[in-house]
Parts: sequence; C-alpha cells; structure tokens
Amino acid sequence: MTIRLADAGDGVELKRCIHDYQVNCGNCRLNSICLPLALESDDIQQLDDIIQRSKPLQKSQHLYREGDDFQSVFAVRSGALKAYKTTDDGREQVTGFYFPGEILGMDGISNNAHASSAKALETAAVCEIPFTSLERLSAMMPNLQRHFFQLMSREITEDQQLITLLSKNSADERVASLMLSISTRNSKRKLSATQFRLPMSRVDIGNYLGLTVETVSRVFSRMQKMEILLVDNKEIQILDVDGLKKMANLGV
Amino acid sequence: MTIRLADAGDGVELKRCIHDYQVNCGNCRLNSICLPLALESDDIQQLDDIIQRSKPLQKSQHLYREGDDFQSVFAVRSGALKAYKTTDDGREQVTGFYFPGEILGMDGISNNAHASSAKALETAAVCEIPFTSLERLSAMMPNLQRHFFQLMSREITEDQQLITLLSKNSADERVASLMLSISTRNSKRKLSATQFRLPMSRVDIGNYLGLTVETVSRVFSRMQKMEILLVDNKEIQILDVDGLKKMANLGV
DNA sequence: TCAGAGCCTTGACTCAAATCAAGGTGCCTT
DNA sequence: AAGGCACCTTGATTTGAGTCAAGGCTCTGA
Repeated sequence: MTIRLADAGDGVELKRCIHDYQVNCGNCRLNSICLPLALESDDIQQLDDIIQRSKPLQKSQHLYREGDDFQSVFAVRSGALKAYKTTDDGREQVTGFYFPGEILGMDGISNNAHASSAKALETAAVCEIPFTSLERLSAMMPNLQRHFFQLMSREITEDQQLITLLSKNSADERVASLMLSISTRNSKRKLSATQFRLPMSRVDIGNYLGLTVETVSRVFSRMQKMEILLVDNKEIQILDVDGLKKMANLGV
Repeated sequence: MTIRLADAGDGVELKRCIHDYQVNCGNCRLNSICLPLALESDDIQQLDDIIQRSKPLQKSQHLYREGDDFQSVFAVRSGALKAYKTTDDGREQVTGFYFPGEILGMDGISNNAHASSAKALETAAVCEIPFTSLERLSAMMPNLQRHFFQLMSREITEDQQLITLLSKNSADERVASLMLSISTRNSKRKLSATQFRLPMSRVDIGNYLGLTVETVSRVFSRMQKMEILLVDNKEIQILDVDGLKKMANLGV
C-alpha cells in the first residue's frame, strides 16, 4: 500500500538470466523438499527443461500480484516470500510465508488469475514452473500428477491448520506455533532448528496470526522472560523446545 | 465426542445401493456446479462409469473420519455435510459446510489419509469418486485434469477467505458473511437466495466462525432487531440484502 | 400428551487482546 | 556522523467477545 521503493521493474516479466548458475533439478539440494518423487532421471530432465530460473528478486519486490494472469507456479530457491491478499476495505491479510523448497502460486489455478500477491521479504530466487507445461507433463507422468495433487492437498491441510489456530488459540499459542513451524521447516532444509533469523517483520507476523504488532511484541517479551526464547530483534534462539511446544498447546 | 446415537454402522464401507435411482452425471441437475466442463458426452460416460452412488447417510452419520485411509473424494448429491478436525486437545474445529454439487475429501490426498472427518448434518446422498480411477482418467482427459486442479485451487482460495474472515472481522461480519455465502450457493443451485433452512446448529456455526454459541445467537438477535434477517430457529429469511452486505463489510 | 434432552436465547460479569500513546532502537542515506 | 524513518517495545485504558448462569423452546419417543 505504502512502500513502493524497490518496486520499479518488478513482477510478471521475469527474464531468464544468461549468467545463471548451472542449477538444475537433478543437482538442486532442495529437490528432496520440492520433488520427493520416484522420478526417473529422464523424467527429472524433462521437468528441468520446462523450469525457468530467473534473476533474484530484491527485498519487497513482487513476484506476482493479486489479479495478474496466472501462468506459472513458483518454487522458492533462496530467501523468503510472503503471500497476501488485500481485503475489500483495503487492509492486508498475510496468507503464508514461503521458504526455500516450498511452492507458491497454486491459488491462481482456479480462476486463471492470481488470488493473492507474493512479495519478497528479503533477496530471493525462485524457479518458475509454467503451468501449461506442467499439466502436459503431468498427463504423461503419473508420479508427477500425483505429486502435484498432493502439493495442493497439502496447501489445503495447512490452511486448515491455520484456520484452527486463528479460531481456537490464544496469542501465546499462535506465536509459539509459528516459531515451531519455522523451526521444523528449517530443520527439513538441514538448517538449525533452534537458531534462525526471522525474514518477516512483527507487523507481518501479527497480520498472519490475526494479532496486532503490540500483542506479538508482548508475547515475544513474555517468552523471553520465561526463558523459552532468546529474542534479539529478528534473531531467534529457542532455549526450551518443550516449553515452546507446551506454550503452543498442540500436543507436546 | 458425545453424540453417538445414529452412529452405528456408519462410515467407510458404503455399499452400492441396488435400488438406486437411474441418476448419472449426464442427467444430474447438479452437473453444472460439479462438472462445469467442456466434456464430450463420451467423456462424461467414462466419468460416470467410475462414480459410485450409495445409500443415503442419516443425520450425524460419518462419511469418513480423520485418519481413515484415503480412497475417494465425494460430491454431495443432496442434503448437507460438515467437515471438521479434532484438535490435539480434543476440541472440534469445523472447517467447512458442503451443499449439493460441492466436492469434499480433497484434503486427504496429501497423506493418503483423510485430514478431517465428514458428518451428515441431515439426511444426505453423495457420489463417491475413487481417486485412483480419477487420476487415471485425468491423465487421459486434459479437461478433467484441469478441472480437478481448479477444484483444489478453489478450495485453497476459499480457505484463505475464511482465514481472512477469522483474523480480521468482527462477530457481526463473520455471521453476515456466512449467511451471504449460503445465500449465494443456494442461488447457484436455483434455490431461493433469500429464504432457506440452515442445516447446521448454532454450535457448528460458532465453531466454524471462531465464535461461541452465545455470540452467534446474539448476532442473529441483533440482525433481527435491525430488520436485516428474519430468524425463526433454523429458518432464515433475508429481508435486506444490502444491509446484510454492509454488515458483512466485504465491499457492498 | 407428556417428559426429557438437546438446542437456543438472554443477562450479568470477566478478561484477553485491541487501541491509544509515547519512547527507544537500529539502519539507511547523505 | 547525524538525521530521519521504519520498526519495535512498553504502559495505560478500553472493549468485544467469552464465560457463567438461568430459563425457554422444540422435537422425539413412550
């Protein structure tokens, strides 16, 4: 709404970068998250052929905007993004955070237009997967079709988790759950589960969890006082995982 | 949790009913909702062949339960169902209501197990669509594959709507939005948009919207006093659609 | 026709999180 | 090195929805 600094030539028209690294799906260290598939190497090659790797996005640049024509889904290669919708009365609702190996953009399929916007929280690189090619390939490769159905289904179950969190849990429980979620996703990427830097602001966290900034801040302070977390601005260290799980109240 | 009356021989083992009506996808009056597809009549025949129509479910019978093996998705033929999850601390979270023509069960694909339970709110009939057959057919029929991707994507965008509602809107706005949603879905089925019977209890409504029964009841009373709705137990009449839209606060 | 159970409504009170307000911190830009 | 701005924290106060409590309605089954 307000910040439009690094927002100049952003968005849809990602150009293939000539000086790209020789990354491909076969050697990408994220493929266990992104493609946990029994694909033949020949199949991986075919998939690799349709995937486009583009220039990194700068912080606060858009990958796509609500209402843009839907062409592709995207896999995060590095950095982090947030997805958000603008409500009819102009407020913003953050619907998800996306870390390396995770797929975003699937909400655009139903109407052939993106149902939310996606913005880089820090410098980020993505793989673009043109949807029509993916459809064509899926029809030929049952494993890939199955995988993509599963990805979408996972998005549904995750949204349902969030719905439950928002409708049943206290501020403490919501923030604790998010910290646990980030911790788990980090460890899937072989990063520290107990120490990390939050790529998003307190405002984004509050927005995602249906809380105000002030409340989020107070919860962090409380967690620090209880010696569950060590919070230094965006640097988080989890001191007491069990305490955090208990606070999240999602079955220790 | 508590009510287990009509819950005897329910669930997974739906048997094909011998005395079934001669319903098929070609003549089903819901096919414009369920299958808004450019399918050849030959294609529809193939789809029809894999679909199983079974004995109606009685009120409060389960169609499937959280954790059950995932085999099929289901289309509602008549009646209404609710989907819900049981949280780790034993509470229930209603994740959706399903009316004729709508599809449920897609959240089970990701883990090959149903992620939620589905229960009839009143006597209800469903079409069962075995997922492996659907996958096989999808690979052969690009339109069907596309349609199913779109269905799942729609479920995602709808969940995101609910997330926004829960995290940004007041009790009044939530209840008003639900009434509008039911009204819209009714008119898609050529039923009255202004007069209908709610198949679910106040408890279910509250649970779905993240509110207590008392709050839901108070909102209905308030709407009645404002002459927006006429509420007689489960019978609802919308007197002032614009007023309702304004109350929902989702862009009149 | 009546009893009972579950469901719905209403009122009084409480409380968790929002709002309002102010001040601190860190980072970018020049 | 300093100014400015966005971001974060903390405190005081307000408020919308939850909780507790009680009574009414409605449908079912004997």
